[in-house]
Amino acid sequence: MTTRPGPRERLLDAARELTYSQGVQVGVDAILKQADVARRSLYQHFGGKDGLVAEVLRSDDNLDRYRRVMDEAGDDPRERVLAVFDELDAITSQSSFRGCRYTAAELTLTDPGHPAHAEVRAFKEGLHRLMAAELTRHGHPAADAGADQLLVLIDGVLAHAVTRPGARPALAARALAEAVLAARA
Amino acid sequence: MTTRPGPRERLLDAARELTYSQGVQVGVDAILKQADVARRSLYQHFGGKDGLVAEVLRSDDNLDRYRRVMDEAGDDPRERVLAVFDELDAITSQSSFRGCRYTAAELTLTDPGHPAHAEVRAFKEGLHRLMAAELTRHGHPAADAGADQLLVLIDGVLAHAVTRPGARPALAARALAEAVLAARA
DNA sequence: GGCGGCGTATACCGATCGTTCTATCTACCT
DNA sequence: AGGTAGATAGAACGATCGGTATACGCCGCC
Repeated sequence: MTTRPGPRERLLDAARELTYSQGVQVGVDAILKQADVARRSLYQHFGGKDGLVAEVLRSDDNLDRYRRVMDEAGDDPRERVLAVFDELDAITSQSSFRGCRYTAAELTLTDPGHPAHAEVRAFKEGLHRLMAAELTRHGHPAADAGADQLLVLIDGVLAHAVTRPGARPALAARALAEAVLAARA
Repeated sequence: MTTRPGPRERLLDAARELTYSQGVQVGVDAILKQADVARRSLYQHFGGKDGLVAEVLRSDDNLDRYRRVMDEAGDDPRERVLAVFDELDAITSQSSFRGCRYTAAELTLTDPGHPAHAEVRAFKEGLHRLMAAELTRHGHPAADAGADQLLVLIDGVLAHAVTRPGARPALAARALAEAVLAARA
């Protein structure tokens, strides 16, 4: 039998799942119960709920997931970018889809001093770099502005899918992504 | 001197302001204090906090605001649609901008039974009709799908502007809105 | 002129929030 | 073997949550 992960990992897993399905405002008790971890361990490892929430965002493999999707799509930058929107269509069609974890955290945590905000920014920054690199390889004349457009599309899909269930916004966005890719020097 | 609005109006005004700046999770006490209203009046008029929050969303003049912006842009459907994104650029550039009220409510209130969800859907539905009508007047071959694209752009701008302050996503989206408008039969 | 409806003010309810504390137990290190 | 660090269990903290109850004042209406 495999050894059970330590309390730190169990806390992160439980928090990742519960803060997504129930929102970041989920109670500490619920996280502790699902992680089957002593109360003290949370404050030992993360200093408090805020630290745990921030670490959940920081340690998320969301960026890797984007990378993986693009790598599976082959070498052509155009196909790689469009594959992202195909994946978004699949994700937003799942019944368990509850929106973008980062956008939700940003909108819910109104305290500007919350450590989660820095992680949200870091993630979006990383995603922007990822897309800009792809556009550069594609020969886009303004990769930075193009990446801005792709990010607006991605955030738009993730936000819109929550409010209009049947709309398939990723398909709409995919067509616009093609317009982004059509820009040539 | 003008007569002071009744408790119902004062509650709505206070709730509208505080649920935006502090999020829907703002306490009832804070709303009561700002509205300068007795506790009982809230439950008398709205049945509870959930009812008040839902009524804030329902009574919002956000859709009228979109209409007004387009009307001020003249008669050409193309100019009217693009004016929306100019307005979005202005809105998201304000320091008081805290994101889209509806998206935030949808993401924060994870209880699917909350009455606010119906109001969010109604608003997005109305906005979709508004944009589809404009595209139809413009001669767009698939006004419905085009409106989906515009809504993704709008939601994307409002969501992205919160997480990347200096990005001016409305400008990026405006260029893509031109691509939507370029579709011809 | 009394009476009901509305608004105010405040006390209070149980529940839950995030956090701290005490105490006990276990595993590993030398 | 002894000791230390980390984990567990659980009580308890003060604060705040949404909601209810009680008591009082004001005003119009029959």
